[in-house]
Amino acid sequence: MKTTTIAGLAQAGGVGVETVRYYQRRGLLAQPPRPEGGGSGGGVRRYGEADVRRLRFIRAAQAAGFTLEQVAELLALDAGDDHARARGLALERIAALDARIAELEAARDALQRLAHACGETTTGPCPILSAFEGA
Amino acid sequence: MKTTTIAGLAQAGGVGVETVRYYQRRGLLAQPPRPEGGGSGGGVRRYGEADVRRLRFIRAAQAAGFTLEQVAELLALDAGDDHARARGLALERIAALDARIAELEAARDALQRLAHACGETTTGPCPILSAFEGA
DNA sequence: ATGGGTTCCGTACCATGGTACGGAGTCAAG
DNA sequence: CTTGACTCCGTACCATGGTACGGAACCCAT
Repeated sequence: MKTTTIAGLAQAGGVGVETVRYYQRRGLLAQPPRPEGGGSGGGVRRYGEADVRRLRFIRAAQAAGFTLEQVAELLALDAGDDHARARGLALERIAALDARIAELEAARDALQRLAHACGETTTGPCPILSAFEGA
Repeated sequence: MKTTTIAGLAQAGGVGVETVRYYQRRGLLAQPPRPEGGGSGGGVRRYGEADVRRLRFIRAAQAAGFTLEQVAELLALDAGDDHARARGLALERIAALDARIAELEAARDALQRLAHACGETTTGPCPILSAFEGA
């Protein structure tokens, strides 16, 4: 079982070390125990595959528009078996996602019109403001 | 020419009064002059159709993912005639939008899988974490 | 002309999601 | 066995996009 230090974990998750530490503070990632060294302080924490998967999940869920607080709930749910709650959160987010996707597509179209109008009319100002009329 | 006060403008734009004032501070919306009353202070500022259109544009551009700083640039561009710059910003944003839309659609599919899995397996925990595998 | 709801304005505060700093401890290589 | 990179930890700071507060001035209706 290959383990890494915090830098390896961060890299595997595509985030910075400080971000990993931030997630730990938020309770999204666990802090593995520091190996007992007997002396003052203790050793360096090590992370495994499970931590990497969890970190990647956090990023994916975030990309799906969940806040970190919601991600925390999802992770808690993953350990339990409250299917109804999990399903509810998922369906809720799907609806929000569908709305957001539609919004972004409308914006995309408006921008396409703007880019087109800019290319056509070579004199005077582009009516940028009007590109979003009715959007 | 019907004009309104700040509350009417805010309502027309679907935002709060404080938000309008915030946009003014950011330079996105102009502050019409206060009518000279001769006394100390002056009267109440009035807003017209143009202000409403501008405010709506700000919201639309924001929905398209532009930051307020970028919105400010767009508005400045609208007054000038730097078509290349305007077109550039639009195309840039379209690309970002396309990427984001794809991302949201992937997330949507992952959530759909999650919701489905939760509905099927009635015993034990849902593998929420795995719903985003490979996403 | 007086009261209640707005407006005006500066300034302060908030949530979210990080990012930076600094000193002490630890670890691996030379 | 020292040197340099990395870790640990608390605490402070940052950007974005607002939201709230509070006193003075203002406007409209009664």
